[in-house]
Amino acid sequence: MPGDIEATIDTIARGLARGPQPHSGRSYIEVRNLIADLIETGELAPGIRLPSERVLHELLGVARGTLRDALTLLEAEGTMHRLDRRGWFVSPPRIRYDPTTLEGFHTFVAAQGRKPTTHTLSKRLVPVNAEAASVFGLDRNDPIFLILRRRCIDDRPVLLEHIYVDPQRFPGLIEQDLDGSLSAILREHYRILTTHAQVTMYPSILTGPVAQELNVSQGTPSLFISRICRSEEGYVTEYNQNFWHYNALKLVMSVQDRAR
Amino acid sequence: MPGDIEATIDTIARGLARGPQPHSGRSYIEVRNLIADLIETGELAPGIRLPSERVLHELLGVARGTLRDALTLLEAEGTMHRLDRRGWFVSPPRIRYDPTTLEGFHTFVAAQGRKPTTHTLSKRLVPVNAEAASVFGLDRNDPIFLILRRRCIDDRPVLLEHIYVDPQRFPGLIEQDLDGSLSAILREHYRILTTHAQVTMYPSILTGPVAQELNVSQGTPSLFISRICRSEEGYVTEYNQNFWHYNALKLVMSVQDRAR
DNA sequence: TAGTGGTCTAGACCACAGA
DNA sequence: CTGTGGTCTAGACCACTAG
Repeated sequence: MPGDIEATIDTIARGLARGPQPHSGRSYIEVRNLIADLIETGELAPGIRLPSERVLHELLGVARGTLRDALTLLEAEGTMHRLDRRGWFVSPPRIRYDPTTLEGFHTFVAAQGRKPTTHTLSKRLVPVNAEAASVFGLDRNDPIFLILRRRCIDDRPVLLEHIYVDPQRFPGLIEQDLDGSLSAILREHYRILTTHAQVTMYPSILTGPVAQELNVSQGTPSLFISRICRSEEGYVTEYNQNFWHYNALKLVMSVQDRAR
Repeated sequence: MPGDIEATIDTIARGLARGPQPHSGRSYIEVRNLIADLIETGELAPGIRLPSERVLHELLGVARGTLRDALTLLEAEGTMHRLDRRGWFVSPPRIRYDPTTLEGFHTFVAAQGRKPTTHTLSKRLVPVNAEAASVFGLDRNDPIFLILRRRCIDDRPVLLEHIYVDPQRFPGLIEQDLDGSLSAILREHYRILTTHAQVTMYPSILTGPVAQELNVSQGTPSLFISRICRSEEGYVTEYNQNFWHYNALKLVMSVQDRAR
């Protein structure tokens, strides 16, 4: 799509010509407001890549550092994201996710008219680390299956999963094709259902290999969600750690007063 | 507590003397690792204020900007926070919060051995905005109660609340003392129970007046939680928007498979 | 190989907090 | 008033992506 960047430059120049926003003093805030306005009005649509930082900072008349401050702010708000060394992009709307269901990734993404894909990065038998050992009640260094998967929405990597499964309970699991629903495999191959789970969530950042696999820069904000899944009998079926590219996600749930 | 800062400088100098961490190339990452290590080992305890950026960057031999990159990373991870123009502080452990209960702030904070406090910043009758109007099924600009509260854990402001309540249902509400549990007031004064709620959560940033009321800088990462609370009969009892200083919080919940 | 974002430096001034 | 963090500039080099 040649010319795309030129069109984007024009759009931004036009926004600039409309004059300063109901001003707000600091310059990186003004830059943020300019871009945020263009996104709100739809002049910059989701998926669009911005011109390079060097082109932009000159166009806007601010130092490159100031421009980056503005972009980082938009990233933290969830309206822009970047692909490592590949540029800044306008983010699509957040996907809604209800953590109180045990519904799978493919199900809820597809239900919102988006395209889910999964790619298994590795599946191996490894010595269990301290954390997973305590979850499963294993001894340190006992063997355990570790599965790494990357999941995309509309072909954008948004989620990296670390899944631990006890090989005693599910022998031969990693010989299966794991690009689909894991719980479907546990159900159909092993006749085991996950009936409840303990979920923990908090915002953090992406670092090292996780950031790399998602094509994002060190320090990209993220939402960490871990899930200890259990069978009806109460043993752990899987221990799941999800690193979400955080502006991809919005959590929605309904709750009932338990006292009633 | 004079001398505190000197002690902290010593601690950091000592950490520095232990030599570079299992290296990681970039300098702001090294600085991050140094400070993160001192926090993990307990040499820098929660609540401690770091020396000024100018002292630190000289001590560490990096530019001030690089130091700030490291501190910003630690902030995004949730291990440090800052008070606007007052310095950088080691954060206490995150408080656990179960969004699937309708349990109040005071209850769950106290249950974890921390000290909760609430301060009502304002309570007024205002014309309803578009968003709240649609939640309550009111016409635009109908009058509605808007209550602003700031809540602290161990005297640190961590949460700003915007609460909307329909004055038709709860006449005279803002004449009450609102520093305690709102749901207790609705229950005891009006005999109305909140029995269920629709909860939405996503990470974002703090800006403008919200950031100011929490003594944090523009762009501080946050967790936004909104709650539409309903009575048994199904009408909205309160519409609650919570802006959490995000590294204060960790969400924990258990879920059951609904299909069962 | 050219151009990108990522990192880093060494300055400067301002607004505000706290004594 | 002094010192703090907050903001901003104008450079530079590196590691990597994309052609």
